[in-house]
Amino acid sequence: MKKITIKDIARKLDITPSTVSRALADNSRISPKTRAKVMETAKKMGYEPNVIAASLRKGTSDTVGMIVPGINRSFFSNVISGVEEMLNNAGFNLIISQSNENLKKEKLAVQTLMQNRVGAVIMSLSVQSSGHSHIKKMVKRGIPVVQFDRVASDIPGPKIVNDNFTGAYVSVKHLLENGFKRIVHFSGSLGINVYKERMEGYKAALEEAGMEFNERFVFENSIIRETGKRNVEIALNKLGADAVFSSGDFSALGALEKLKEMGVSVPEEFGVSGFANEPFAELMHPTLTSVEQNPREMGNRIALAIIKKLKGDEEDENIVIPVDLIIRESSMRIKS
Amino acid sequence: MKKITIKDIARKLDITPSTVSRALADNSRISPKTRAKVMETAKKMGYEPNVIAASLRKGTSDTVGMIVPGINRSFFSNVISGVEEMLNNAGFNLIISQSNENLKKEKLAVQTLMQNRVGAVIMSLSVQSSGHSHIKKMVKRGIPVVQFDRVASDIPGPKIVNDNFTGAYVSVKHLLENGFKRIVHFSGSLGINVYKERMEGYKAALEEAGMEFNERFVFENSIIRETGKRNVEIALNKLGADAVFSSGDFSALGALEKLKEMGVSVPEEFGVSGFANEPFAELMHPTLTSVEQNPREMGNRIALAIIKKLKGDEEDENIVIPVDLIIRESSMRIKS
DNA sequence: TTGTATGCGTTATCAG
DNA sequence: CTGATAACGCATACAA
Repeated sequence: MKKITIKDIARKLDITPSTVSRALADNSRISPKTRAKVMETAKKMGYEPNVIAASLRKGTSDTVGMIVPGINRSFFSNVISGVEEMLNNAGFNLIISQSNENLKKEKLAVQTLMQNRVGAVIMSLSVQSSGHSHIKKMVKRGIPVVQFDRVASDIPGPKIVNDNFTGAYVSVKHLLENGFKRIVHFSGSLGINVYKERMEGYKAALEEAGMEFNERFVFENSIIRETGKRNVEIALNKLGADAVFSSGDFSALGALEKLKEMGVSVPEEFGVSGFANEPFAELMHPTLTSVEQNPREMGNRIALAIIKKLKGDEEDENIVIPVDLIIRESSMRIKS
Repeated sequence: MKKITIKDIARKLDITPSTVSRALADNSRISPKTRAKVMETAKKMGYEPNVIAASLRKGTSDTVGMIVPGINRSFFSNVISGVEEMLNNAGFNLIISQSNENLKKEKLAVQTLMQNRVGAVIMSLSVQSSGHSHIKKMVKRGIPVVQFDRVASDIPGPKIVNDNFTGAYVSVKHLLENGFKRIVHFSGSLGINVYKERMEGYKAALEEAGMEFNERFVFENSIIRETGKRNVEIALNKLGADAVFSSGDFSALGALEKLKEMGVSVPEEFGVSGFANEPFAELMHPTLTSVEQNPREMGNRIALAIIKKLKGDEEDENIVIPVDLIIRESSMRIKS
């Protein structure tokens, strides 16, 4: 089972490899007749292009690399599916890497992708990501870099993000409307755009309602289950809080668990609202109010942006994907 | 920012590219002195190997491809993490593709990986997978193929699977011990090894208890949420069942939801047990008994098998990863 | 519209 | 131990 190359099919047709190459590439000026002939015998002989050789020659490829913090989060795995769907249809391939929120692994992933001459890179920054010199390196090499969700403004290129501000604003407003008055906020690192924006949405909703914004009510780096547990207790006992708007579902989950353990009833005595609409949000007891980020749509838009870039478009799109507040039991005191 | 190559470093050291290549490759007979010198200036000049060129020359690469049905399932995403962890440490890269349980996409993924000259492939078959000619093609090309979870015995190569039989057997035995007497089984396609084995475990546990195995109690192709809902109602109303052992957590979830809707109390009136130990299993109400497949360990073992193969080992390992029954509320009538 | 020649960066073979 | 040379398969600048 020998691999057959353009040479083989050239020999068979008694033409040169260049002609075959051009016929296969379609775009060049080539007589329709020979093109047809080439196509036909290529198929007949079972020709499969050697993309490696093409990459070496062209210095780039039709493969797109994607780096995400972790594929085990519903948001990211759905974004990936959205990207893949669109990219495959357009004839590009996708290869996926995880950074595990770790700068070292992120750098390694970048290096690997560059070494494999991907045509473009899609990425969402890891928590630890800083400096971004490894990413700027790609940009300098001329590799289109499309950022999504967690983005850095000092890196050029298209950016696709959620409307985090509004998601937070609407969430907090909803809590206020349900009579919660002392709402704390569980945030991620405020150095990251998404958490900063959600914090600002939180702040805006409070101020609009004539309530003062208290820095002590913001728990930074509190987006995992454990911190949710720990901090909801502090919020309740030390700050007299009666609700939490969390920037992530996992810390909201932790909060719910701790509250149950403490015998505090939700939503009667304490309101909880999360972000990301993880699958478990609707399965818990009580069910968890959360913000749906429409990751699949985001994935599609990312893919479109990448494709435009790969086609040489200079413009850098900045796309904002709307979010939807999904109201469930954990925050709903007023039945409508 | 020009890419520097082995030629550049050869020129600088006034030696030939071949020597540089050998020094970098380490293994050949080369004087320690020149090796050290090459290594040093390579680092100093910021040399990064062009793996594409190497792949073209060698016809293979240090990149491993992995095809899974879907990354949004806890089991698969954890297996991936386990593989990645080990593979990265050994200096290999991993690229991931999803088949979405679709034969066409599976074939496309195989083609893409072959075109990209991956050194080896890890895969778990999609539900639709049949014939396997696309996979055998890889084997014929000399690409090591390691299968896991859903495997086909007609494809040679190492196979890493769970002890599905025991997982099922222990689950059903546990249900019996808790006084459930009419246990139905939600299965996937019985053409797939994992579901077949689990069915046999179910059967064995029943027979051991002196109960007859009834084919009507097995619901094939019932592993998604919707079928779980539909079939639990049938099981209850038409078959007088009092428990279900499901081959997947999603149909167990559907069953729990439907039972709640119908006002049937779990586990008092009906027992439910799942498979895979999805994250939501411990979050539901009642919490769901399930089988932990230890996917991370499985991933590690897969990686080790691949590495052995890549090093030219001829032996085909068949590894069975043990499972653990996680007993939770949905099946526990007898408190211990 | 087609052919000719060259090179992408690396490694393997053969000599020395 | 090191050097020279060729080749992996393809795409393109240039010539015809």
